[in-house]
Amino acid sequence: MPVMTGQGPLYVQVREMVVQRIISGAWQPGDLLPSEFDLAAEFGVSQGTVRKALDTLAADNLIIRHQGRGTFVTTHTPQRELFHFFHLEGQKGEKQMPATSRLTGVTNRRASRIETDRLHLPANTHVFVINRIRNLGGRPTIAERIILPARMFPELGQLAELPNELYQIYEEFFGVTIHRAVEELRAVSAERDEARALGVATGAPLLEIDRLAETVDGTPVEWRLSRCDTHAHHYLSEIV
Amino acid sequence: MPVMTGQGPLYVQVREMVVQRIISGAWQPGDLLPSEFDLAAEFGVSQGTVRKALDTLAADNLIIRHQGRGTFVTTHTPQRELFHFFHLEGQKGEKQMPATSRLTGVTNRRASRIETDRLHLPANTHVFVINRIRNLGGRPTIAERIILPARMFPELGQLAELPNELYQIYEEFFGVTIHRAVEELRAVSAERDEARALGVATGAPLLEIDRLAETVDGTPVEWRLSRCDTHAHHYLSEIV
DNA sequence: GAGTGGTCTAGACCACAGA
DNA sequence: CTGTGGTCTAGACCACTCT
Repeated sequence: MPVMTGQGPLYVQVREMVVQRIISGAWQPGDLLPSEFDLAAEFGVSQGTVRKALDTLAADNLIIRHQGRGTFVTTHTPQRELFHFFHLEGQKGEKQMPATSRLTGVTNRRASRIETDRLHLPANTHVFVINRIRNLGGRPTIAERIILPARMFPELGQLAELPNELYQIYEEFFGVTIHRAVEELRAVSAERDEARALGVATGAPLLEIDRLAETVDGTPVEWRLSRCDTHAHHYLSEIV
Repeated sequence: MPVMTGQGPLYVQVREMVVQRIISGAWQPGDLLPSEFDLAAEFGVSQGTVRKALDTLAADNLIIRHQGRGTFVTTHTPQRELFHFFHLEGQKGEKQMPATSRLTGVTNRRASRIETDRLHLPANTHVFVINRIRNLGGRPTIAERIILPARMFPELGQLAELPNELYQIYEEFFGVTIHRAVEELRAVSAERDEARALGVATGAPLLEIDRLAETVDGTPVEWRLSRCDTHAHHYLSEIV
């Protein structure tokens, strides 16, 4: 008698069981999963079926497999965030490290209408607002505003320091794992304040990146608006 | 005695045999491949090994599989080009069809230094230059310049009409199949001519998309510079 | 050496398309 | 009905990691 009783292919059902355990936190980022053989026994399917399920999860960056070591839930590292989630690079394709950032303010206030819309929050919710200037290649290049639901990031304001790459912080301190993001790009004119901060003329063209990032279960958790000086950098998009 | 004598996993060797046949033109876009069983017999491997090879090719959009019908070499359709290679969309995520374009010039001239660099051409090669204005939602939105090596596109100038989506033309008339592309995005200021053509003020911010497109074997064949009015549209980038 | 994922095989049955 | 790709199984061996 099979353990899986759902609909559709077995490997999809296995995949969804694994996803549920990751979402629920039973298996947390960095955790070692049971071996294919053990999972097969637990789910009552063959090892090949478990393998196919895990292969699709690895393709979606939910897990990472190491021959001889095992299968692990993906964790956010600064490297992964830089290479996977950060698409600005220099003219020769180099990603400058270390990039620094200057915090210009972290506030906790009532969310605006557009913020509750974008983050699917009820009205009158509170949000954290992070404003910062990010440096690339030693020069201020990105003026960034980040909106986070206060409920999901308790005591964010009490963190002493915020690194350039935030997703590891979300994961480690708040148990929020960013899984995917959608970015909308536009060309805009620099406002006076951001122009001054970036060292360009007011009205100069900036690349605006409007990013909405969500967790594995599809909940939007971060709205990030970045305005970038693209004189010495560009946004890279590979179409394969 | 195995037929495959190369290095590495068998399924990778099978994959590369198939890729070679597609590059060589032995299997052309739209062609039906032999069945998994036939390929397995020909290569002297099991059907499962062929399947794994074909699965990776399908993941890379080189082939497309239809249960009950067979496996086909991918072809360019306007739909595929629109959804896979064209990332501009309206504010609510809609891709307006039909989009039209107004040709402002097709010329054949000696390539500039930067053009030979980008397209890996020898000095003093000739290129076709296509200039056009593309309309989205009824308004001129993109000023585009396309550079093509004249040698690979003989008699391009004698085509009566050019559609909005060009990659099907490249494939059908010139046997050139675009497989992947790299886009670099920047914010720039509109020059006087393009500003007039797009109906914006000179100096208005435009999104510049610098695309280099290549064939399956990695040869760059098209350099495309698009400058887009992003008042009513944005470039969509999904990070998964 | 023990345990892991990676490859490969052979065979079974299912779902779908088309003659 | 035949042939195709899609799923699933059971078992073998290889490559790698760690103890």
